[in-house]
Amino acid sequence: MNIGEVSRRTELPAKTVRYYADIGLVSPSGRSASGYRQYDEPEVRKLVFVRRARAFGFSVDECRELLDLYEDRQRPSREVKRLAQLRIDELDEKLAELQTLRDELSHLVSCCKGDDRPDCPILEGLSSQ
Amino acid sequence: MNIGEVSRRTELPAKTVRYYADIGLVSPSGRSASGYRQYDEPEVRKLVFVRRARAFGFSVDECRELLDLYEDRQRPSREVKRLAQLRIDELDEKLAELQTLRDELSHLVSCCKGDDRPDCPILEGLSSQ
DNA sequence: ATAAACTTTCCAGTAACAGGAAGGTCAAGG
DNA sequence: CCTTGACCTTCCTGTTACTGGAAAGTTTAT
Repeated sequence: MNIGEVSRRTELPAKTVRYYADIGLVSPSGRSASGYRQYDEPEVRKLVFVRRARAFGFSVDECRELLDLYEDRQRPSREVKRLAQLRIDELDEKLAELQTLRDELSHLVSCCKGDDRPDCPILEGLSSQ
Repeated sequence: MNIGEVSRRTELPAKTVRYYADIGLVSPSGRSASGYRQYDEPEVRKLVFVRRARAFGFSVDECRELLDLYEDRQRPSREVKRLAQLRIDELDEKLAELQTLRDELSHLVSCCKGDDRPDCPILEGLSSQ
């Protein structure tokens, strides 16, 4: 399978598939006589796996780890659960942080008349306190 | 004022102050005979303003825009409010997205026993559907 | 034979800095 | 006067995860 077909099937840009090959995340099964990357089913499955994991916010390095676990038919599910729980904790932290930001900014916005006048509590809020 | 003093007063790393000077966000008021960057009060205020705006998630380019408004004593507060509202909308989108991710991942985690066995709903959830 | 579609490698750019090297400057102490 | 240490300079590289584009080779279809 050439990279274009892989791209269509995994819904990943060919550029990205090439990039994943470069960094050794998912390597092609081989090369054609003329140097074209050749992929088979297992690679397609791994690429889809990576795309999904990335969409869940796992970093490429975390994907590498997950991929190793995915490949290892003997691994205890505990390890996977641990990684996933770490991700959730990170997400919770990020969510709390963004929520605070949102509320503070929203408060500033609600204090601002938003008219032709120059006085603006938003700018004041950003420059003082 | 030398850059070290500015760094202490703005709570920004000297590296960052230098960077902001390089990209023309906040330039020093001048240079000493020996080439040291010299800053005065207005620059310190602008740098603090930028630090706060960055902490609110405004990009450096948005900070540039806000700084222009901050500088312009005549600007209508409407424009500032518009920018801030845009930021809030972005934050809301991001929050919703992260919340969805968190819930889906959390669902997968709750389905996984997390023991010594290899079967793991998390990996299955990531590779299929 | 040629054109279109596909592929290759390589280089640069993104955002917002951080780390570090090599070297100049300044104030204080001996 | 000299040295030490703190401070400053510029320049270069690396970070994350790609994306865009150029120049050139390959394959397929007409």
